[in-house]
Amino acid sequence: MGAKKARPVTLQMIADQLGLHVSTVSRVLHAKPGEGLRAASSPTVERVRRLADELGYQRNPHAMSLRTQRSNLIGVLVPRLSDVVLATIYEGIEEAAAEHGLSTFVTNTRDVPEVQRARTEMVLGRRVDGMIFGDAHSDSGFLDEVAARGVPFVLVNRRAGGHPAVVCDDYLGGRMVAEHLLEQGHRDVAVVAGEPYASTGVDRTGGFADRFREAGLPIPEHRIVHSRFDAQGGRAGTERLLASGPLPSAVFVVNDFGAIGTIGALRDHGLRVGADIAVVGFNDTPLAAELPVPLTTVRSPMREMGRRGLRQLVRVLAGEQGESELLRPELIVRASSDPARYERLMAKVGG
Amino acid sequence: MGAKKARPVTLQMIADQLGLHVSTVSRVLHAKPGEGLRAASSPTVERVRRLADELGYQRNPHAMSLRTQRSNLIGVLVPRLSDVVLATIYEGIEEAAAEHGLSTFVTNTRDVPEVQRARTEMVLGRRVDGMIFGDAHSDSGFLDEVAARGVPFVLVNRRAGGHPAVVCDDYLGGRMVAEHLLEQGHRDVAVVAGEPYASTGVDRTGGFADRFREAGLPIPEHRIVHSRFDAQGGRAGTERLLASGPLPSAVFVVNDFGAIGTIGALRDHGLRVGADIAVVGFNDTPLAAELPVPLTTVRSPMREMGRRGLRQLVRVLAGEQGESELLRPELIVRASSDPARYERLMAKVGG
DNA sequence: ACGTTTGGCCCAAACGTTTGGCTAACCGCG
DNA sequence: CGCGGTTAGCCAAACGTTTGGGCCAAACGT
Repeated sequence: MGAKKARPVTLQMIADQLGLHVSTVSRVLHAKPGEGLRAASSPTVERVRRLADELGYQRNPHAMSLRTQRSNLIGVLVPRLSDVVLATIYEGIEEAAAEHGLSTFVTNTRDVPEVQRARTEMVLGRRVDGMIFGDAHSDSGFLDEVAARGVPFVLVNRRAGGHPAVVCDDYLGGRMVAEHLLEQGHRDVAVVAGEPYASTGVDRTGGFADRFREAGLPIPEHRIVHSRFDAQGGRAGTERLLASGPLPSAVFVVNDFGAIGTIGALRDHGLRVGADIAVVGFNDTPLAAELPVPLTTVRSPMREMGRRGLRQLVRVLAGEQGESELLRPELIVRASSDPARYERLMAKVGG
Repeated sequence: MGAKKARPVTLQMIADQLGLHVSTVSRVLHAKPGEGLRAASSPTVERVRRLADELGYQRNPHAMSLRTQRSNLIGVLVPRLSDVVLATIYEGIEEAAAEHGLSTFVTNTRDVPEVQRARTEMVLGRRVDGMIFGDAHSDSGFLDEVAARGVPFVLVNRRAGGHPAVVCDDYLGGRMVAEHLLEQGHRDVAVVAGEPYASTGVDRTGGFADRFREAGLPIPEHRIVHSRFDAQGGRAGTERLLASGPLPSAVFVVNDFGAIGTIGALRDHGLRVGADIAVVGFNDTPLAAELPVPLTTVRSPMREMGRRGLRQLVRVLAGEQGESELLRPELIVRASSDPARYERLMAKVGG
């Protein structure tokens, strides 16, 4: 019962049906405006076009890729798609790719170097035209190798080793947070700084620390701890922080998810976030605003980062130089670091 | 400077270098155990193998797909990858696909029917071998069409119209939540039920409502509201709930992110979640446990769902019947719906 | 000694496009 | 009438695999 596997229409079929040569049909259907004008008379063009979409012709991408050595495919590597930051960046990539007639191909590397290598080979084996790495480690040896092999690629999210990268201005973001906390009168602060191999956390921490140093309040070693970029990581980092000395008056967690873990840990220690201690995150994840005590954070243009990353890759594929871009972050102040807002919140809640 | 685009190694090159015919090399390298035995003598096999990986031969997938009419590609459609539930399911799919030598191709449809159609065509245009839909609408007209065209596919996450689907037993999950709330003595409850076209929300609500009906406490119309599957949606839904009558003693939100919105809304109304009102979510997202008041929720095996979905698709591709699977959910009770735990939490926090 | 198997390999035709070259008809023009 | 220039299209060779048949020589059976 029912229509089964009708073999897809080919140029050949169209050509035969119209008494034309397959090459003529090909030019009519696919030649770009610049060159295809001399392909056929306009009535012929019309006949071809009509029949093609009557039969629902779809160009066979494998044949095309084989012939042209171009797949219109691009490979994307991310640490994990279940991290909403990366997922959102990828949405931007995919969106822009579709606009350029490209398809994308994404895969998780969990930030494990061997997996990064393996997946890169796998993706390259699929003969992609170029790659986008969202999981660069600042020790960029691997990327240098890839570049040496002549593979066109750009980085997003994290920068590394001078390769073209589209990232948020994380350093500036860190400074903004510092500025804000200084204004609020904080003098003794701590940082949950994320993974040491990721430029995001490092740069955010760097900007933050620099600003405090400039204010004459250098942040001591033990006030900066590294951690994973998720809630468990934030919690663990915060525990270490709390174990290692007196209470700081504010904590900057370089990532919203980490911040959630931090908040949990602080509460476990009987501290009220927003009142007893300030917390600031990074990325302005959709949840930040919805937390019981809304989280002050830095909005980074994630989706836009993806879009621009793809644009840069397209440039590279066209033979131009890829350029790095720094996207502007924006500080979003909420109750978790602003006593005034916190008071208003509590008044409203009546609690 | 540096090595540029060395044209990739082909079977031909290997054959020439060894004085063999390309077909021989092909069989040596790719024939599956059953049939390739008579392809070449074992010394030849050895020579071929050695040279192949010395030169770093990689089979050209386009040529192969063209010839065999099989791409080893599968297309995946999801509402949005930035929803951690779908992202996690996709991780499972990708993981399993890699194990089967398949590559996946994922794209966002935002649950918009026209986009679903367009993306499906696009994916099919890429000549995938099969598809996985994570965004099925219960009005399954579109999927019926796709099926009629003979496209092999399976559903994950949501079921629809009797097509093979691997989903969580959402109905059972709903019942479990009801059971739990009944035990806790709740008599007047409400549901934030998600989008009406998604089987997930519908089934969860169904199981929940049925259990309450069986307990002689049917849930009135106005206690069930629909909403988007995110924090904003949960918040909006909850506002409507609160506006439409007296306070229920518990709210079941069919999705953790929605629950976060709900929690926000309740707090805005001066209610303490866990004390004044119980809240239960669904999915056991990583955040649920980290919330200030940890969220009772139902753990659904998201990654496993992806893995099994892919397995089913593989079966379908092999010509067998695709089977639907119902995965077992698990109730995770936390402080948001359990006064005892809530007390312990508050005692510890000292708040 | 003579058919028959079988091991080891080669041949060639696909798969569906793209693209540089070619041809043949036609036009206008001097 | 011959010539250059279009116009409208055909031809054929790729791209890198896979796969059903061959073919030849050596081994085997009787």
